[in-house]
Amino acid sequence: MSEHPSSALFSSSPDQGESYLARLNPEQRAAIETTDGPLLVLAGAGTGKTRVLTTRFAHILLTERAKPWQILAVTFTNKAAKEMRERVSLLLGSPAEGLWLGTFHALCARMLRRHADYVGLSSSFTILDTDDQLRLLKQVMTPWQIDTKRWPAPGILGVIQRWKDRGLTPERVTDAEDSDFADGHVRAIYTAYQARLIQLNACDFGDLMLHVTEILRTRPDVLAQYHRLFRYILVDEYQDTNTIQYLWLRLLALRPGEPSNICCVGDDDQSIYSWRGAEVGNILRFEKDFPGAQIVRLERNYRSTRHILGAAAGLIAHNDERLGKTLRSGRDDASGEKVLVVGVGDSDEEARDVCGMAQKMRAEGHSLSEMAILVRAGFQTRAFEEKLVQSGVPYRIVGGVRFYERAEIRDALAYMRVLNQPSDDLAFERILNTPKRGMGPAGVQKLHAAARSRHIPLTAATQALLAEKELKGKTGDLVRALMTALDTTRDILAREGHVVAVEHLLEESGYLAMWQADTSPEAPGRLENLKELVRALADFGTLGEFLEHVALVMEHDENAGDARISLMTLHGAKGLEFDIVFLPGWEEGVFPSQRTLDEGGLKGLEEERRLAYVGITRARKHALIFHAARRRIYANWQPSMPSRFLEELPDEHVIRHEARDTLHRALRSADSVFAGGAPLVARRRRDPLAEQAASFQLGDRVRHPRFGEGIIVAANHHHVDVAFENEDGIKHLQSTFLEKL
DNA sequence: GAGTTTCCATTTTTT
DNA sequence: ATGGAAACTC
Repeated sequence: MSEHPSSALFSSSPDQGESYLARLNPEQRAAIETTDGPLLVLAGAGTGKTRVLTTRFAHILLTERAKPWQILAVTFTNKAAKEMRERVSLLLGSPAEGLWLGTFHALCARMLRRHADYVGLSSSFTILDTDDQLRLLKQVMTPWQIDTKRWPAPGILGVIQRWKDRGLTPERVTDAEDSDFADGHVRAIYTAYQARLIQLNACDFGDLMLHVTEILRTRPDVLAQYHRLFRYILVDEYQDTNTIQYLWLRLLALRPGEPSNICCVGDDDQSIYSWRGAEVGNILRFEKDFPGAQIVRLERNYRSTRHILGAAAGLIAHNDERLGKTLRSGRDDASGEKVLVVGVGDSDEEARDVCGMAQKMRAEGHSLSEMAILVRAGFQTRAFEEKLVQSGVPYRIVGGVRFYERAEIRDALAYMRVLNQPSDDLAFERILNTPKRGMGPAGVQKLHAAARSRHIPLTAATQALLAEKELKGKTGDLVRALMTALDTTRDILAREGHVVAVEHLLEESGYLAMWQADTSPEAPGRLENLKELVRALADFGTLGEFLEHVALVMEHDENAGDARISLMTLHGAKGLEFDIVFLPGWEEGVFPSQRTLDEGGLKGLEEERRLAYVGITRARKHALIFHAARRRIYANWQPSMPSRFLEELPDEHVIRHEARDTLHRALRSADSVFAGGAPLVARRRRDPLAEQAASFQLGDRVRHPRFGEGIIVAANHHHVDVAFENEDGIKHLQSTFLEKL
């Protein structure tokens, strides 16, 4: 970015004025300068997609084709939206404000607040999280007496969401569609669920898209208004769009008598979200959908070495349904290491070797922040975590339980929601008995009944029942205390602002006391999280703004700082890149996943292969693939076969170490682990761990890379117990990571 | 209404 | 193995 001094952008001289285009290759330039008419940019991994997107945005503005608010720019994640905003600001040399730039959902929320009345909502509608959705659905579906063993509520919610993804309002669901699930009652449940949402003045995520699309479909005046407004549309990750997103884009893009200036950027080879409604078909059909569309292919990769690209290309070539695109190295010097494929005995060895190699690489001068372990499924992370902790390698898990999804955060948010909007029944229901106030399911039922018969929200019903002495005794006192706390907090909110008010409410309601009294080991962390939440609150002007942000941006920057190796799923790694990427678990059944194969057949296999392609292309310098002969799944060991994807990697780009002996020799030697090629000697292996452990004795002083110095207090053949000077309690460790003093 | 026990499933995830 | 949710008891 620094290569473009922003001052040049505002020069009137044509030469200088186009300096932001100077360092682009011809395809990138074409993608940016083809401003009018539909354009599909097929951007392979690492071909400068984000740069093209942001430069195109700036180009449209700088050539005065449109004002900032006349461009609609859509991304999938908040992270992508944020990055785009920052980079556009940088190109323009001033903060990019007043733009229609955001995620599909954030943009739809903004539109829906303007036209909420067309679908029976008021513009202050609440956006529900998954928790609320599920609780609401469970309430709504009771009359149907669904066998929740066979058809669990999350499954039904999934069906409804999938319908919403496809733009199907309840009326549009056909009989045939409905009959597949829960004895054909889902459409009826869906209808009731939607009605209840409207009653609550609430939306789920799907509704944001569905309602707005419905408005655009049925209100020509509203549609025309947006047609006049948006002259240019930019879409990121087009291969991930689902049907409703496609319909929404199409409605906005197809302007009568005007060109469709829609530019979609995507990569069909990186489509990995079909299981949640994404339609690869959208990108494959682009030319048909938007007549006169031009296509630009970005195939010059500036990220990875020649071998990494070769391996990835060889793999993805096995897919049939492709638009066709070949990644070429954009660099002349690109030689680099071959992709390393390592076969190990079992999943424990795999974790140990990955960990050991990460340490070796670190010793060779690579930062941990430039390394990642990418797994197929979440359950694989545990083994790696264990080994990383034992060996003292700092790591971070990406995509675990996120900040705003933690129980204590959701509770606190529910308190804020009730404060913000007393009619938010779902939030009220959540806080009513948290902490315990003697309100169980029966009590809640009573409140619901009262609220329904009087057509008032739950909070009002509660007040009424308290006044009428219908709620009394200990329960009544506790509930009254909650209502009083809410009332006094409203005064404080008006006088002293939202931060003080929220602090007061959490204190007075007894919510903080609940965690303070909690003796479980997580309690202090939860209190810490609550503090962090209050801190974040201060960044917003009002409670309402904060809640809107939280509903749409379910992420929160936490301790980014220091160098750690990243541990995440392949899905989570999309869009990221690292110098060194470890890819464990390449075994039949794990990767490709058996379940995907069973459910998705050949299409499923192709998606898994794309996932593998995404994994390999995350690596800039080194890609290391592992497979184990046995894997521990839950309790027991299961034999596993190498993944078919391994055979699909072209030999000229790969080194294969099919036994761990050579690998260990390489790990210990000063040579790079990639030097390889040493002939394997199949010799009976002694147990090196047992040998090492035996050399430790009770009372020995030892040093651990993470925990420091300590004394051995117990030892058996594989593990030792150590009391460290600077750590509480006794640590049970594998002796491999200890150094005898 | 709350605490205890048993049973069950267990890919991928954003908004 | 493990955690989460439904079922069961006090």
